Amino acid sequence: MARSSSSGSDKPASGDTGDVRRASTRSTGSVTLGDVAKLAGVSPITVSRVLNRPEMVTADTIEAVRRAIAETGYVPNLLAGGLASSRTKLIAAIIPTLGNAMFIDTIQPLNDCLSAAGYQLMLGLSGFPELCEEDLLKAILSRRPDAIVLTGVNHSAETRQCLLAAKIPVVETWDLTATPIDMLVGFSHEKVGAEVANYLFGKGYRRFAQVCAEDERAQIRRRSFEAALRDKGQSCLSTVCVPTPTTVRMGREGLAQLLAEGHRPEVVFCSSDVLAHGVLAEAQSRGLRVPDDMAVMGFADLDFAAYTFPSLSTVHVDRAAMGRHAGEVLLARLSGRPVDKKMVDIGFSIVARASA
Amino acid sequence: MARSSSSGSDKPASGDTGDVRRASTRSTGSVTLGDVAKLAGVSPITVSRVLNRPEMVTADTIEAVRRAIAETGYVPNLLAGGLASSRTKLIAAIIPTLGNAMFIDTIQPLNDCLSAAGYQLMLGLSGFPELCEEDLLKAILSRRPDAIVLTGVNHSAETRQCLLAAKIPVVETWDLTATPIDMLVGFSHEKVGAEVANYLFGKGYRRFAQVCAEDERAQIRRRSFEAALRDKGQSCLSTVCVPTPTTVRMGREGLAQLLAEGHRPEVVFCSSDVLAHGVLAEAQSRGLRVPDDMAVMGFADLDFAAYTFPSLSTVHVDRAAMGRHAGEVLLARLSGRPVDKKMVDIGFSIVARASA
DNA sequence: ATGAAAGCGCTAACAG
DNA sequence: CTGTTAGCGCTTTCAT
Repeated sequence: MARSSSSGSDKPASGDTGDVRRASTRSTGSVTLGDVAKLAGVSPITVSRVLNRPEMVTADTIEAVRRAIAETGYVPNLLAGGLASSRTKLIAAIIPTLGNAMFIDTIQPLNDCLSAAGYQLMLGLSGFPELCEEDLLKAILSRRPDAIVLTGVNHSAETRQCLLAAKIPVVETWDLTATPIDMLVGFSHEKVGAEVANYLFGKGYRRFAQVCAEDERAQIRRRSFEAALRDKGQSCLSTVCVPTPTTVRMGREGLAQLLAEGHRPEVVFCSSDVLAHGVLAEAQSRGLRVPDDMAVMGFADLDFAAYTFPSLSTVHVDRAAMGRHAGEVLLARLSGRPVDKKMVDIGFSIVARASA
Repeated sequence: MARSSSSGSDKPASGDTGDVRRASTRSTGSVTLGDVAKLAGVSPITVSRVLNRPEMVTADTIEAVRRAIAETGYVPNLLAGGLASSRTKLIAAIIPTLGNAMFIDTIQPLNDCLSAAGYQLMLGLSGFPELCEEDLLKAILSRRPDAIVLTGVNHSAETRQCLLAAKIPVVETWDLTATPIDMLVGFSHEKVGAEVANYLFGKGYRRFAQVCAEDERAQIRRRSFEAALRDKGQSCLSTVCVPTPTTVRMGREGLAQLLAEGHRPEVVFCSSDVLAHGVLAEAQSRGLRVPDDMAVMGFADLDFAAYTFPSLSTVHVDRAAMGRHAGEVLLARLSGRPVDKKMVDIGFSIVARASA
C-alpha cells in the first residue's frame, strides 16, 4: 500500500527489499512525517512545508501531500515540532480557580482569540494560596509555552526569576502595578474600594459592613474601602472574611454572622457578586427589605446575579475585554508587531441599581 | 557571496581542535540537562535519573545534582522528554464550555486527582456544536497526551478513528452507552427524564412544560420525559428550547415566553438548575407562588441555585465523583494496574424540595 | 521550489 | 550505580 501513487501501475512488492519499512528500535507506531512523505513521493521537509508554510510549495505538491495525509490519518507531533523550532503554539494562563465565574469570563475570550490565531491555551490552576505558584509555573514552563498570562501582579522573587529566564512574553491581568514583569492589562482595586466608599457615603449611608473573600485583591479593595471611610470620619462596623473559592452559601452565612454579632448595617459591601447574591438571598429569606432595611453592593457584575436580583448594585468590570486585550497584545508580540500599550487600565464603573 | 558569513575555511574539519565548546547552530539559550550534568560532574542520563527515578541513584549524587539544578535554575524540557519517552504526563479533557458550572464541578476533582499523580490536565473546549470536535481532537492529539477524557458518548466515526489510532486510554463521561470507545463513567439521561416524569405525575401534576437547552444530553432527557408522559396518557404543553451555554437570564425569558404563549403549566421541568434558577426568579418577580401556582424541577443540583432558592427540587448528580472516578480509572490504566470496572453508572437521585 | 544533513533536549537500551 | 550510544519526529540551515 505504501508506495508511490503517482501513476497507476502499482507493482506488488517487486522483489527489491531495499526500503522495507524496518521497525526502528523504538518506534512509537504512529504515522510520521516521513511516512507521509514516502507515500506522497516527496521529502519529509516538503510535507513540513505544506503544513507550516504552504506558500513555499506548488499547488500540485500540496495536493499530493494533502492526499497522503488524509490517507494515512497523520497527526503532526508537536512535541517534535516544538523541540526543533522552539515554538510550541502553546500559551499558558494561570488562574486561581475554575470555580469563579469572574476568571472564566476573562479566559473564554482569551481562548477564542488565541485559538483563532492557531494557538492553544493551557490552563494552570494555582488555587488561591499563592504558596506553590512557583511549582505550578515550573510545571507549565517545562512544556515550553510561547507566552504566559498571569492573574494578579504579586509574584514571588523566584516566580519573577523563572519568568525572566524563560524569556517569553508575559501578560499580567486583573490588577495594576508600576512594575509589571512585561505587559499588563488590569484595573485598580484600590480605586474600586475608595470609589465604592465615596459612592455609599454620598448616598447617605453611615453604618457599613463587609463580607469579603480571603483573596489578595479582595483584601486590597476592602482596605481601601476602610481607608476611604476613615478619611470621612467613618468606619466599618464589621467585616466577615470567608475562604476562597467563595460561594453563594458563604454570602448567606456571612450576613447571618453579621446579624448574629448584633450588627445592623445600613449597607453591606461584598467582595464579589457571588457573596452579594448570598447576602441578598439571606436578606430576602429573613424578610429584610432591600435597600430600605439594608442595602447591598457587590463586585464584578456577574450575569447570574444580575438576572436573579436585578436590583443588585455592583461594580462593573469588563472581564471579557480584559481577556481579549490580553490575547491581542500577546499575539502582536508573538508576531513581531509593535505593541502599542504595554500597560492598560481597563477601568471599572459603579452600577447603581435599586439595591443601594 | 552568501558564504561570506561562514567563519573559518570551507575545508572539511581536517583534524582536531575537537573539544572547543562550539556554539551549536541553533541553541535556545536555556539551561539543559547537559549543563546541569557538567556542573554536577556527572553524565546527562544521571541527571535525568535524579529527576525521574531517584531510587536508581545514590543519595550523594542526588544531592550534587539537586544543587546544580538549583544553581542553574534548570527547568526540564518536557517536549524533549516526551518525544524521547513517548510519555508526556499530559492528560487532555474535552468539555463543551467553561461557562457551565456542571462541567467545572467534574473537571476540578479530575484535575486534583491527576496533578496529585504528577500529571497535567489540558482542557479543550469544544463549544456545544459537536461540529468541529474532530479538529479540536487533532489539535489536542498533536501534543501527544497520555490519555484523554471526553464529555458525552456520541462521537463521529472520524473522531473514534482518531482516538483508536492514538492508542491511548480514553474515558467517556456524562453519559452511558453500550459501545464505549474504552472506559466510561456516566449516568442515564433517559432514566432521568423518565423518573422525573414519574415523580411529577405521582405528585399529581398534570399540566407540564419544559425549558430545555439545545444540548444533546438535555434533549435526551427531554424526549424521555415526554415519552414517559405519553405512557401515562399525558403530554407536555410546551417546551421552550434555549441555546447553549445557558444562563439564568434564559431561564427567566423561558418562563416569560411560556406564559406569553398562554400556557399555565402546573410544573416546569428545566434542563439544568441554571435555567430553573431563572424560572424561579421570573416566577418570583411575577408574584407567582411556588409550588402552589407553579412548581419547578431542575437538574444537576448546583450549589448556587440551592442556596438562592432552597426550595428548588432537582435531580442530584454527583459530578465530583464522576471526575474523581474518571481520574482514578485513568491513573490505574496508565500505571498498569488492572481497571476493575471499565463502565461505571454513577447514577442520580431526585431531590424533592419544597418547589415541587 | 525542493532536498540533505544536522541537530533540538531528552531517555531507552544496553554496557561496564 | 553510572555511562555510552543512538535515536524520538520534526525543523533549521544551506545547497541545488
